[in-house]
Order: sequence, then structure tokens, then C-alpha cells
Amino acid sequence: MRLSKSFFTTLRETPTDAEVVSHQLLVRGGFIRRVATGTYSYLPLGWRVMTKIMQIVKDEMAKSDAEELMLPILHPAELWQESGRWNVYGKELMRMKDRFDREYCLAPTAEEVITDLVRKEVNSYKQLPLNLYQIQNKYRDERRPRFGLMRSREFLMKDGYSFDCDEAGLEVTYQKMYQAYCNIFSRCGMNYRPVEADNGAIGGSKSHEFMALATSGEAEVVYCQKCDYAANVEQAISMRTENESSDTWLALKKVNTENNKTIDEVARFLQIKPSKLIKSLIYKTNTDEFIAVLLRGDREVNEVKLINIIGCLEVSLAEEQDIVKLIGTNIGFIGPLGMKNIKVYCDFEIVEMKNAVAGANEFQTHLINVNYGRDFSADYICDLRLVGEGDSCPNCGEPLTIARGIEVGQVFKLGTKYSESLNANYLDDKGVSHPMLMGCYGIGIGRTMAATIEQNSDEKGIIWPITIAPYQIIIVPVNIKDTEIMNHAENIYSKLNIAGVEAVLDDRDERAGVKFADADLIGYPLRLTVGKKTLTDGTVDLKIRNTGEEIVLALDDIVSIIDKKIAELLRGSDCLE
RNA sequence: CGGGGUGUAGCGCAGCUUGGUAGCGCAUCUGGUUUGGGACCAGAGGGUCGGGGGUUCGAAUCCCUCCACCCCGACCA
Repeated sequence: MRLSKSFFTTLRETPTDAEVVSHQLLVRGGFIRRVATGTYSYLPLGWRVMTKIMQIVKDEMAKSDAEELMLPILHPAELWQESGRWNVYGKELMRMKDRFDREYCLAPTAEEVITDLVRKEVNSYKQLPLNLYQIQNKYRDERRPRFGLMRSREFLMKDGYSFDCDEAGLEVTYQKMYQAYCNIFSRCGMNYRPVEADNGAIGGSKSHEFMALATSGEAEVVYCQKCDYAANVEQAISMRTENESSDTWLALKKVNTENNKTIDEVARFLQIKPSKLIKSLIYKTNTDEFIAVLLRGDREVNEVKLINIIGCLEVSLAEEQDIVKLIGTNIGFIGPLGMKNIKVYCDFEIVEMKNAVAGANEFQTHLINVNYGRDFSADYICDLRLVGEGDSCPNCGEPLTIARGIEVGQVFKLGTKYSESLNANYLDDKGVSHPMLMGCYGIGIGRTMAATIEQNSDEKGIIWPITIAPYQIIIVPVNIKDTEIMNHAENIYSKLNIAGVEAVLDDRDERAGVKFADADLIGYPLRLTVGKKTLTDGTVDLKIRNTGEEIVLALDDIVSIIDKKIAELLRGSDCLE
């Protein structure tokens, strides 16, 4: 490609509406342009990167026996009603009607359509397993699209779906996809970590997310530096603390705590640690049911765990007026003793606590020497706490670390969730009908591109890993009006093309400084400068973007040395974890 | 959906308080001089001041109302 002929523009200034580096650099470098909130056009440069990522995906899918197909974006409401998700998915589902008032949605994911396809075509165990995928736009009416390509309403996603005869088969497929995803993100030069994840609205039994580690990430990841434990904080568990003391139960006592309501206030007032308190919270579910949650004073509730345990869709802290009506006391003095007409969910740690402090369900009053088993009980004892930095790893007991991450991919075991609701069955070798075991596997292509930039940039611009760079090398003739220099540049350009190197020639009538600045901004891994030295010494300068290293090359060595450098960079990206 | 903020040329902004018919830098176009890290000189083009309504002799500026966009808050690729 010659830049003079290319649809290519860069901005000198950072657009004010872009907050994170990936968004800023994608816009400044002329990779994307916004069309409306959460929707973007991909300019030629951006689309080249997207295509590179897709090619890696396709390559790894082919190696894992997954076949590519193409499903529609426009889905009829009937299929979503059949699976039950038409009502469950909520406002994120983009819904529309045609001229006859028939209802449709724009696909946020495609379990319904693929399951419908497979149930009609597959009857026998002999046709299984199947692993199918597509790469196509998806639509989610996000509450708040932001950060450019990181969270948009329309986005390109690779979504794959597998169909197996039984649990064992699904496990094999799942592991294959897991490995394929590791390969894909490694080849994209990404610093990522697979973590245990919640299944969320898609449902199913087992799931891993692939997190690109980045401070701008919206997700929190918990991991152990000693062993391989890693999980989304929503899902993370920690080793249960042992019974801290062998204290004997003391007599229950009531104390006046004046106007001290919060855990910190009460702890300070009574001169005890927050961990000696029992935190009592009242939640309201999406079906307007109230429940109580008991947690150690220094812990936070993991609402995702709570939702999964209750089996509802949403929870929120109850309003004070509802609490007064229900419990008979104000926020700040709620406690587990004498709680009636309300289900109590109690964290494991509460059971271990000795002589704790809790609200007395009485204004300005707390109870001391509260003990589980003697003074109160709960309807459910379960793990409800949000894991924090320094908690013990559930596998090895070492302190856990928390980091931020961008979710670039996720693999799910769906089991029979969709095959049962949509009747996707097969006959086994005895003629008995069974529902198929499904898995689904997604990668955000644009998000992968953005996450790569979050991890690879400097003050000058992007530093693409060579595997997904829009071009491998840019040739910069310092002055295009000097025909000798231009002849050399053209000559080198065509030689590199013949050698199969992805090269771009900056033949714009610009000063060298402008071209260098643009090359740094775009992030080409290699840059070759052709100038006066080429005429006098017969040499060109090769600059490596990620190291800043500069090499002087003789004209005759260009192709061989560049081949070698590219091979080196390719090896480098494979070595990343 | 709440809270906060912004809309003036392709991009970044000033002007608005105190109404008088729009300006700066970059980019673009023409000519010239330059040419290894975002050149210089001279000239030029480009805006229904987010939309609509109102007040006024007169509105970018004051009032009303819509709209768009961005940022912060219990969600997903």
C-alpha cells in the first residue's frame, strides 16, 4: 500500500471525548470513527488489524475442528420466547418490529438460532460432536457504552457453539476450546489470564473468562501468585478462616450504642475490631422479596454469589422505610436475633465467630457476646463474601492478589439449558432420545484489539505486536521529490512485497518528522528510512518500534535482515505467557 | 435509569457574565522557499454558533423546550 493513495488520516491532538488510551490512539491513528454512541466505523487501518485477529481465530478454530458458518443478525422473537430469554434478557436486548408488527431482536448472542438449526439437522449420535462458530456483529443495548471499543452497543464477536452426546464429550470439547483460546490470545501478543467466572445471563455450569490484564479494565481478577488459582472477583472464593479463638461463650448482654450506626462507628465506640461485628443487611430481590444477609463486619457482600444462591435475577439493598416496616428498627441497629418473616442467609464465617457484636433490632442498641447456634440460627449458611486482597488462596492458602482485567473472551459449559428448552435431542445407539450437551465460546474481536493497545503503547503511540499489526513495516523515503531516494524506496518496497513482507510505503509529500511521528502513532513494528545516506553510503536505517533499536543496513541485506527481524518478533510474541 | 458536564469550521478551543450579525491555533487548497523527528512566507476556502420556539429593532450571547455527546454509579464479548 502507498500512503498517498490510502484513506488515511491522523489527528495531532487527542480527541477530548476519548478517555482510555486505546480509544484515544485508535481515533488519533485513524483506525476507527464513532458513528453514534457505542457504534463505530472501522477505517482501512483498523479493519486490517481486526482481520488479522480474525485470521488467528479462524486458524486456531480450524486446528480444533470447529467449522465456520454464518447466522443472521435479525432473530425472530419466537425462538427467544421458546428458550425463555425474550423475557429474561431485559433492556439489553435490542428489539424491533417489522411492517407487519412481527417482533424481532438483533442478536446479542446466538444460542437460540444455532440450536434451532442443529435440532432440525441432527438426529443421531453419529452426527455428533459438532463445533460451529461465526464471526459477526452482535448488539447489546448497554446501559452505558464507553471507552471506545471496550464497551459498545454493536461489536464484532466470534461466537462458537458445541454439541456433544454426553458430559464427558462436552468436557473434551471445552478443554479443546480453552486451549484454543489460550493459543489465540498468546498469538495476539496479549498478557492475559484465564479465570474462573460466573455464568451470568447465558446460564450453564462451568465457565472461564480470558482477562487481558490492564489497569483500565472494568473487571476485577483474583489470583494466587503461588499456585494457578485465578477467578473473577464475582466468583472468587477464599480459604475459610479457622475458628480464631477457643473462647467460651459469654453471657449475652445489651448495650446502648447511642447514635453509632456503621460498623466503623460501632467498632470505635466499643473499642473492638470491625471483624468482631456481625454486619446485617436487608436486600430486596427483583420479585420484591426481602432477605437478610449476615456477614463479618470487615467483609463486603458478593452480590453475584447472593443472586446465584437465591436464584433470582437481581438484588438491591432495601430502602430504609421498608426495613423499618419489616424489622421494626432503623438501619444501623439490625441484627440476627429475633428476625422473623424473613429468610436469613448467613456467611460461613459467622458460624465461626465467638462472642460477636450485632444489632439488637432496637433503636440505639447492640448486643454483645452473640453466638451462632446459641442465640440465633439462619435459613442458609453459605459463602457470600467478596474476596479481598490478601485473603487466603482456596487451593494453597497463600495470600491472594487482586488485579484489573478486560474480558476479551469467555468459554461456557451450557449443558442442556438450551437443548432442553428448544428440544435439541439425538438418538443414542440404543435408539433412546437425549438432549445434546452444549458449550459456547466467545471472543470480542474489537475488544481484543483495544485491549492489546491498553497493554502496548507509549507516549508516541501504539506498539503493535507484529502478529496483528496492520502492516509489518513502513518504508519512509525522507524526501519524495528526490527521485534517486524515491527510486530506492520504490525498489525496496517491491522487493519486500515479492518476499511476502507486509509493507507500506509512505510516499506522501510530507517532511520526515511528520512521517516519523505518524509511523510511531500507528505503531508499525518496523520502520525503514531511505535518505541521503542511502545515496552516499548505500545504507538504510531500520528502527524497531518496541525496543527503539536502530540498525544500519546495506541495501543488499535488506530483505534477509528484515525477514530475520520479523521472525524474531514473531517468536517473541509466541513466548508471551 | 439517576447525578455531573459539554455542544461555536475537519480537530482543539476563545467569544456568552454586560445582546450589535463570529474569531484563534492546527488541518485543508494555491504559489514559493524548505526537506533525517510534527517547517516558513504570502494568499484562499470553509460555520443556518446542536435543533425548534420565544423575548428584542437586533440573539452564539437572555428565556423555554427538545436532541446529541462525554464523565461517575450494583453488568457483559
